[in-house]
Amino acid sequence: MSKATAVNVKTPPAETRRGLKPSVVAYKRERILTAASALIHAKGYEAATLEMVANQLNVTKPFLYTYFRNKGDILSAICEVGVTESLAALDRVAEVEGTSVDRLRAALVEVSDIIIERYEYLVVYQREMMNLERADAQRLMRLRHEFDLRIGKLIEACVKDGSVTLKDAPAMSVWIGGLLSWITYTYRPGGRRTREMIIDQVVGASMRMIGLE
Amino acid sequence: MSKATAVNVKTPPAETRRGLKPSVVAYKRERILTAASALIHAKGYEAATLEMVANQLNVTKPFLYTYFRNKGDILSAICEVGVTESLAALDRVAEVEGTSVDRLRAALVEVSDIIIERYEYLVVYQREMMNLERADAQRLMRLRHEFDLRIGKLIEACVKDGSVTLKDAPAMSVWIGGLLSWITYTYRPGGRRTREMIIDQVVGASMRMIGLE
DNA sequence: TCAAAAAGATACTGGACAGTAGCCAGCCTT
DNA sequence: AAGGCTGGCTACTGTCCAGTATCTTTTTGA
Repeated sequence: MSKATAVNVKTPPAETRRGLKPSVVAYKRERILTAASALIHAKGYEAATLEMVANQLNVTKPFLYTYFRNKGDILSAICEVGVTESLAALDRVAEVEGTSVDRLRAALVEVSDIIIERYEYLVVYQREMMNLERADAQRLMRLRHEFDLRIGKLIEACVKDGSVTLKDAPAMSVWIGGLLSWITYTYRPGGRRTREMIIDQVVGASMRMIGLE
Repeated sequence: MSKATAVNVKTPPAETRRGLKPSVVAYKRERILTAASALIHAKGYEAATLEMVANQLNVTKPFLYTYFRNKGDILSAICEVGVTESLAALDRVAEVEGTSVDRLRAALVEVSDIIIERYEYLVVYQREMMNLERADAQRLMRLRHEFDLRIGKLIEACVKDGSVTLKDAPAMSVWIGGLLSWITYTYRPGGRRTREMIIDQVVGASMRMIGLE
């Protein structure tokens, strides 16, 4: 998986006759989000001022306001990244050939990878979601719920074809979500535990939790 | 386990010849912490003002300053509750008769119960720890680390007497910690999932994770 | 019963920060 | 080369809140 330096919240739009403009705007938004999430991750949402974000980018505060409506809008954009990318990964995984267990494992690996890649975004999401406007928060909650449901579906498929016999295994999807979220507490870039170790441990633990392996 | 309405950060000191005073002070501190944690839980640390806390108790802001040095001191006291009580529970569990597996299970049940009981305190701890002074944060981190180590020890005992064969099972203590922390996301007072269901699920999931049951 | 001390309230300060009004520069167009 | 338009900056406002200086009331003890 790529070590992205900028956020691909949306894939850059194809260049139209309008020139580079749309993609330049998208790029600037990405740079702002990257700086903001690093700062919010380090200092917390309230303590991280927009002036600090601006300084880090060598621009000024009003500059930010031309790309985002207000501070909450920036937070909202940051929070969306993780869930959105994870749902996209589940879409990809649905196409994978093999057994239902293969698909479940592939899903866990993919999502773990995204969580580690988008480390700071995910921490901010977990910690600061409550600072969002009600509407944004609810949209995020729905996406999150959708995610749990789809993990549940993958488990159910394993139950249906007899790979998993644990009763009430789909209810474990919530706890798998917990394990996945916990990655942000165990992973430190450049820390003792490497990316591979962590993914191995999470996937292994999840599978055993629902009675596999 | 009792439905405590006030926080027993410390057990009330035995009445000395000094009368009720010391325990009255302790009681006031508890009431402040209860109100503050509820508010911080609902609104977040920065958004929860001391004036709101004071209003909730029908007192004034300077009143709070006679029982705590400053806002950070209140947060620090709140954050300590969960870890401190959990470590105390582990002390109690160490005395339990039975196999090493019995002791591990007892520990998980006890701690889960504390987490549910001290629900709001735990959420605040997880979310707002970063707002603490460096010294307080480090003290908390050490306590937390101590907790992980002691869960690790309990698992190790199960490995030693052959109850657990999973290789590197003690490394799973971190993930068990994750599962326990996740309780705060799955439990809602009066929600669909009851206290008993959640404890069953967490303990079961933890045991399977290290290859038991 | 009364003075001293403890407990708490009123009312203020100082600083920080989100958000905005209005100015300026450089680039594209004709 | 002139004029407008886009993108960005300087400088400001209004609000909010942690923390405190000082005055008032209640309790305590002799």
